[in-house]
Amino acid sequence: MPPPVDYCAGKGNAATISSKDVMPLPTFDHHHHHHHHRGGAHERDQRGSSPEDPPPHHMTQGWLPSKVPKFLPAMGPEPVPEAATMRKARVSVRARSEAAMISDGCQWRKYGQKMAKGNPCPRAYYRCTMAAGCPVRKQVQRCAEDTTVVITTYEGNHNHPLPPAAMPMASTTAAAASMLLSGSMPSADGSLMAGSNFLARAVLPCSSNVATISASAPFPTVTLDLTQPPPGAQPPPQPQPRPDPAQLQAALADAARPVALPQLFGQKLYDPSKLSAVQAAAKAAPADAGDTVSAAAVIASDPNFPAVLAAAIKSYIGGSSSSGAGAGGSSGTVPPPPASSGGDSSRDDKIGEQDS
DNA sequence: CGCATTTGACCTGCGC
DNA sequence: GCGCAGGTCAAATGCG
Repeated sequence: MPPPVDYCAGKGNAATISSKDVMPLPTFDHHHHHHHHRGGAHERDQRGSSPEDPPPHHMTQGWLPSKVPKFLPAMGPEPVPEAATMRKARVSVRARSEAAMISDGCQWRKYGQKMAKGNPCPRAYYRCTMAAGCPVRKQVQRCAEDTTVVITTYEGNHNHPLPPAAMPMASTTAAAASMLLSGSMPSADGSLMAGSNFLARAVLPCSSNVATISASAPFPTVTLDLTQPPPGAQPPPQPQPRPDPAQLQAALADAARPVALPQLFGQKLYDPSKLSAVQAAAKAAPADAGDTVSAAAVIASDPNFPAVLAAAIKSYIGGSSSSGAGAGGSSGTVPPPPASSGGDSSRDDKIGEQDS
């Protein structure tokens, strides 16, 4: 039983959060309040029949904001914004590792485990414990076919400073997620492989890894495949094992370089108008075209995109080996203060958000 | 003694 | 309307 304060969100804050202040997430935050958080909490005491002694505030622990299921009417003075759509961006990283969990420099606490339907391997749920209230969560699961592959899915952005060791992963995921969010809901056309690749390269320009964006569901997901860099070859189901943590770290570090991207994306790369169009299109087309659709497609639809992106890539590839990271770093994980300039700050999320 | 993990129960959303 | 699958909580247990 972790201290109640564990999750800053608890108590008083909850209110704040629900309102929409959420936390000072720098880049893209997943403001989407968790859609369904449990109801178990309050229910729980009931279930437990308060054998012990139900604390006065039954939802103290709720690091989650109010458990408002987004459908519930009323409740807050503030109706759920944007239809509370869960624009959760997820970034999953596939990597070979013998370890149960790849080390990304962060501290995690396991809070649950479940068996997935078609996978003999259980899926574990972790929450970042480096800071109270950090909204970041991750799921770790081994690939059903190749158990040497660990699939780690990150969700959310850290709201606290990260140790250098954690930067690569954090930056990468933040960048990828940011990109996704900026792109807004992907439409369903699979013909954008080209665009997809483009995007992939954007994320991991230095490695031949593959980044796929899938829209199979409520939340868009970017998948970074770091299993191995086989140039121009589909990774066979049983490639050679590569139990090299260092390798992974290196790959991540590499991938992290593009931290500058998110910022670029965050800018007004896309006009709202354009975005609407895209969304409309997306709506028109049922997303059943497969789940590997890509936001890239959407993004690519903007004539300016290629140019901008290309420039960005060049820019950081060219001159950002390390120092660049610092600057970029801010984009991702660091909780930049108030950022006065924030004005525009903009939250890229805002862009994606507008719905109608 | 305190903390992290384990494990079973329950909730929510979605599909049939 | 019912059932399924995914996700989260929280009490209990084990370990350092």
